[in-house]
Amino acid sequence: MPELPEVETVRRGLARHLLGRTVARTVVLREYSVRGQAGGAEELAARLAGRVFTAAVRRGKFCWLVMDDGQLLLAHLGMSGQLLVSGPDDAGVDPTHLRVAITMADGGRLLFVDQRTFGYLRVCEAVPTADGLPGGVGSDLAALPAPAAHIARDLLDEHLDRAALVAAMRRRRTEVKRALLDQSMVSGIGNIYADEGLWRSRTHYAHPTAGLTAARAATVLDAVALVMTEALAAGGTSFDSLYVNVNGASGYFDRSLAVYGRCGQACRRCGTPVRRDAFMNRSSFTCPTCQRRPRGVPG
DNA sequence: CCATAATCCTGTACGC
DNA sequence: TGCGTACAGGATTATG
Repeated sequence: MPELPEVETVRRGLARHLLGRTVARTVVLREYSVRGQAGGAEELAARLAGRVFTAAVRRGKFCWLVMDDGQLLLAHLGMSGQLLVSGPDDAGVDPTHLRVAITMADGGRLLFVDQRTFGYLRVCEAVPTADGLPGGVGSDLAALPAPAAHIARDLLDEHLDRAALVAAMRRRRTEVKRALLDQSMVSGIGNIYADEGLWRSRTHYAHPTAGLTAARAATVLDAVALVMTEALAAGGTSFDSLYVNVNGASGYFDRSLAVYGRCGQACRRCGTPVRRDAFMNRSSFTCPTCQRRPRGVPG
C-alpha cells in the first residue's frame, strides 16, 4: 500500500525521468480512474496535450506534476496505483490494469496502472498555500492542487511546524492513532506506518491524545518519521532498468515490519505474540507487553 | 468538534 | 472444483 515513503519514491522517479518532457496524447482506458475530473477523460486529455512537466511535488500521499501553464496533474495512488515511465512499446508492462496512458512527444509513456482502482489522476488548478510557503516536497512553488488544499504537511516536509502539530494533537480529544491517520492534521501516514511508529514509541493506538505530554507526542511523531525515513531508504532501487519502474515498491514490507501483519508472531523486542484488534474498521497490530493499553480501554 | 458508517473496487484467501 | 463470503484499505461524504 503506497503511503508516504512509497509516494516519495514515485515522486523522485517522476522528477528524474519526466521533467522537461512534452505530452503528445492521452488515452483513458477506464473513466473511473479519472473520476472527479472536470469534463471527464476528454477534458483531461485536452488539458494535458502539448504541456511540459516542470516539477514533481508531493504532500503526504498526494503527488502532482506541475505543468508549464500552471496546471497540475494530480495523482493519488489509492491502494494499488502505480506510475510507470516506459519507452514507446511498453514492453514488460502488464496491460491488465492499465488505466491511463500518457504518450510523450518523444514516444515514451507515463502509465497509470491500478488494480483496485482506488487511485486516480486529475488535471486541476493550483491554489496558493495558506502560509505562503512551498506546497510540498520537490518544488519551491507556494501552490497546492485545489482538491488537496486541505491536506496537512507531512513529517518529511521541512516546512512542517512540529510544535504546532504537537499542540494540535494534544488539543484534539481523540485517540492517538486516529490523529495520526487524520490527513488534515498530519499527512502521509496510513495504517502500516501508524502501527509501526506506535510500536516503536511503545504507545498504544487508543492512547488519548489529550493525555500525551508534549514530549510523548513528539516521540510518537519522531518514531513514525524514522520508520518512514528507513522505508524510503530501503525503497526506490529500480529506476535504472530498461523500463523504468516508478512504482514505489518499498522493499520494506517483507523485511522490516515489526508488528504490522504479524499477528501471533513474536514481538521483535520482547517476544510476546503480536496481537490484532479491530480499530476504526481496520486492523491494528500491537505488542501487548510493549504497548500497554491505557486505562479504560476495553480488550 | 468528533465519531461512525457507507461508498468506491478487485484480487486473494478461505470455508463449505 | 466451485461458489459464496470476508477482507484488504484511503479518502470522501453523509449522518448523528
